[in-house]
Amino acid sequence: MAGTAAPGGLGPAVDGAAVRTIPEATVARLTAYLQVLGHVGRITAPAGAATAGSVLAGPDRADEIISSEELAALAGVNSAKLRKDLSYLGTHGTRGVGYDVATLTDALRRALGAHDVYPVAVAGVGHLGSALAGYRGFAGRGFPIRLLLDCDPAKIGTAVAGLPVVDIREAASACRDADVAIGVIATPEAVAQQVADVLIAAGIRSILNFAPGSLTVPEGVEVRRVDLALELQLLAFHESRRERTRVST
Amino acid sequence: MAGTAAPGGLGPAVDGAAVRTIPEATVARLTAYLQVLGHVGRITAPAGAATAGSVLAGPDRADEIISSEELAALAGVNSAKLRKDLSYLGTHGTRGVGYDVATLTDALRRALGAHDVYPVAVAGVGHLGSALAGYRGFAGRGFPIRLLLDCDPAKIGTAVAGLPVVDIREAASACRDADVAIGVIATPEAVAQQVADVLIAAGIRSILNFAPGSLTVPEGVEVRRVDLALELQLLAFHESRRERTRVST
DNA sequence: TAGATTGTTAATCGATTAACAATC
DNA sequence: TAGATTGTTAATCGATTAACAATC
Repeated sequence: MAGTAAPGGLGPAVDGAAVRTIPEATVARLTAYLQVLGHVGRITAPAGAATAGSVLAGPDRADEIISSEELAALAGVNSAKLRKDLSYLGTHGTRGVGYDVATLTDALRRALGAHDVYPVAVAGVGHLGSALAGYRGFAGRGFPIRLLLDCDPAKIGTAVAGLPVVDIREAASACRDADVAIGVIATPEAVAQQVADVLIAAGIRSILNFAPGSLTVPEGVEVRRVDLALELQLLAFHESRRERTRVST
Repeated sequence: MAGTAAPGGLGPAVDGAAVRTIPEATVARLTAYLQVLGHVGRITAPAGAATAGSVLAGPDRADEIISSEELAALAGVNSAKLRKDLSYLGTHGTRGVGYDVATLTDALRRALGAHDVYPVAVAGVGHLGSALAGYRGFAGRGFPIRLLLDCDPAKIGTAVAGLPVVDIREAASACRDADVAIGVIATPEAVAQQVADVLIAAGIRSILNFAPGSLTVPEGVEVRRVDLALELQLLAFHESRRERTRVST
């Protein structure tokens, strides 16, 4: 709420840095573009996208160019939307030519903060927490899981997937020591709010919540929720609508 | 795309059944209302919401009434939005009074197809797949996990969380036998598309995809994607923006 | 009847898309 | 210069919200 820029207006370009108000939906798509660009860089012309002159040229990544039309197709969006999205980052393409893959990749990384590392703490070492702990691949993307938190004496002190399980009552010091930036809540619903309070007290301002129900957090704390039951329910809705449509026809 | 009703128009009220075009965002909120109503039913007046005369009346659920204002507050949305959302289901409230909790709950369940059971198959018995298999609580909501699918000979034939791991090459018959309605993809990105193709060939039309990257599916197949890396990246974006804002001030 | 609250219309807001001038 | 493609403006679309007539 606080400090929201005027509707439609891009925030002031402070100091040249891209501190603008980028719509949430746009940010989500920007990360998708970044992912797609990664694939483009690796294999030249991956799926049907004919890049001129690259058939025999080898991996000449330095001056590889992609048009908004091509990139949009790969990401599955409208090219106008893609150009609009990229325009929030400033000007990074060349009219009449397209976007330099390396330059654009870097601009996206910079804008999204993907150059930096954001250590993660996972609270709740149950099925899901353990699965997250064992999941390779987050670390490579800048999200190393550094810490597991739980309140179960039987788990505290043990190691899960090579990570120490720390008493959640020591969250503050442990998070400070591990320089944790993001907290993941993988506990039962009943304790999710308490755990959130603890994480916030430990200085964490970004939370990914897998527990059902919504969390109450102070302003300035960002919460994203992943609700598996909700996703299933949305699929169920479509199933049931299909069913009803079929029957009534 | 096919069969989309005119913008703004509610689809024809076929046969009295609620076969209307409900916006996706509305459907998501309807499930949230249903969840919140569940809590209201269990404990009368849970958190600060003073329900008249219920202090000593006991659990007289039969004629419990809730206003759009109250329910909206509990669900964390605007009351106008709530009424608009509910209006897609038809008329279920009483002007000047409010909504009967039991009636509204039932209407929501009916509209969302939450009365029915949607058996689930999980493809990919890695960390995440095993965690899902071991997760109690889906079954109670109408989503029993009936089947695990994998292609690893070391896993096929074993049981994980009491569920048999079946060769994915037998997906078609296994899904038919278990009456699977929803397929969950918890495999690495590299094989996600192949697995989706197999599930679709097995007759599954609703897919929850945990693998990064987007799936190509025929029309009529509904895919929802849960991208943990994306969620972390969105949190990272906010972290980095905070950082930059702080530095530049 | 007077008070209250729904269901719905109309106004607002924001996001998507089409179109095109700028410009490589 | 002619052709191509960006960056941006204006038009469209859909979703949110405010306001109020209907009505219990």
